Amino acid sequence: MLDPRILSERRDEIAESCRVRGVEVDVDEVIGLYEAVAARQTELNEANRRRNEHQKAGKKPLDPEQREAHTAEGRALKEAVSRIEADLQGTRARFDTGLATLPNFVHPDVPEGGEEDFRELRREGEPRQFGFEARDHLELGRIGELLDFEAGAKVAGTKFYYLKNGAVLLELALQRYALDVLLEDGFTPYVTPDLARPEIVDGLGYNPRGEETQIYSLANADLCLVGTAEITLGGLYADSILDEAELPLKLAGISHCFRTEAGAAGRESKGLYRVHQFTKVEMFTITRPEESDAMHDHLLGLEEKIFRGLELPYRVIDIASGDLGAPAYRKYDIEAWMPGRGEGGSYGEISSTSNCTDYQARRLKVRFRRSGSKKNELVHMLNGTAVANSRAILALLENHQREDGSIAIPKALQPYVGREVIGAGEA
RNA sequence: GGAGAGGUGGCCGAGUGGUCGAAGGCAGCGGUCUUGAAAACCGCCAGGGCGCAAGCCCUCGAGGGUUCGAAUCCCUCCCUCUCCGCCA
Repeated sequence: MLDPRILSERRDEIAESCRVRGVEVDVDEVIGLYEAVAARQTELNEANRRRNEHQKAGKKPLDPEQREAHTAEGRALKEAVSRIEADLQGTRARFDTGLATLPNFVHPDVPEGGEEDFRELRREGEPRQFGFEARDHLELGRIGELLDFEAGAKVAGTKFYYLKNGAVLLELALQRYALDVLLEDGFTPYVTPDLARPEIVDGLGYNPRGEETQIYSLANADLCLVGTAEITLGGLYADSILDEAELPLKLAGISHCFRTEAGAAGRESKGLYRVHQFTKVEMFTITRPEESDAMHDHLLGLEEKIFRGLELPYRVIDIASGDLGAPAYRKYDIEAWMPGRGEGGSYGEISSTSNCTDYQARRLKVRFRRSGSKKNELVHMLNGTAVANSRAILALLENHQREDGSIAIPKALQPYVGREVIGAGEA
């Protein structure tokens, strides 16, 4: 969330951020609500002060008559306090709702526009020219006995799948490969819970409830299935004050990710591209405010290192304002070439990194103290995909397929897979 | 799941109705001493809100309740630990 105190001061900037994001919010209404909350808070403070004074007077011995009068007055003061409290609570609830609708600021270099208005920063690698009829990953998965969507549908429903044989080796290899890149960079590795409390989910800026939610909730416990380890890694430091010397914190989290994908069926999302469950190695970093832009570039660099090692052609795009999530100040996506996507192949998102500045930290209360300073400041939080297995597997199958339907494993991955080829003829 | 014990400041820990936003210790910061450091000694040091400031308000796991007055008593929930049960 934004800092309530800067709402009126930076009103125009916030309104502009909403505009370029295509978010319709009445900023002035939220500001008005904040002022109403502040006014009632002041009122409450005053009422509390009167009550405290009155209580101090009750400590000394009083004769029965005085005591009775004192008690009656105490009751009246108490009632006044609860009346104001109830009023404040109602106003604050409306303010909180309003505040939650305000998205983060937008980095000045972010291109303005919607999903199609991204800026392409660079391309790496050339889409491969196949000397044969290339197959998509569904067919490669079927003939190589690597993927089984029918079994997934039968047991868990549509958009679930089984990995089999070489795909299982690939799944495990990808995790370890990506993790090694991060370890070399000084990340601390974690395997996190796959479930989290709704408050934590909410704190990271994901709405755990409501029609549009991407988040699964359990029926018999107050828990959500996480959509990403960003949630569990972010929650790790909720409510804490860090030493400046500890920063930046670089965390690598392995978790399963669960997504309802409500309303996301259809085009361009066949097979492994859009599924309800996958495994992901996530990068999560906590920095001082002045370091977050540099860290953002650094995370992007790590993602590129990982995908270059997988020998996948890709492009890097700077996501346009209208396509940013509310917490994101800036977001880069890496799109890998997917030969089986669309007509004759297309680029598809395979990883993503966001700088969320202090937007998540404020709600989670993650602060740090500069050495020599008494004042606590909010940290900046960033996240990025090291490897999302479903899409990585998709891209590997389609890009590294051979004429017989088998899959060549890139050199960097071979030590982890323990094979040079998987799929057709290998199983 | 059952029984018991707990949750207090960055950390540890005292505090069972007003003298408590809270002893003491550790860590941290400033100083004395020292060529320098350590040790010793002195001082400062919870978080958040409002305010130019003085100062005021809130917070002792969370939420309710009792009371003129709650860290302290009662209720609900969450969490941790010990024992028992179950289990990979």
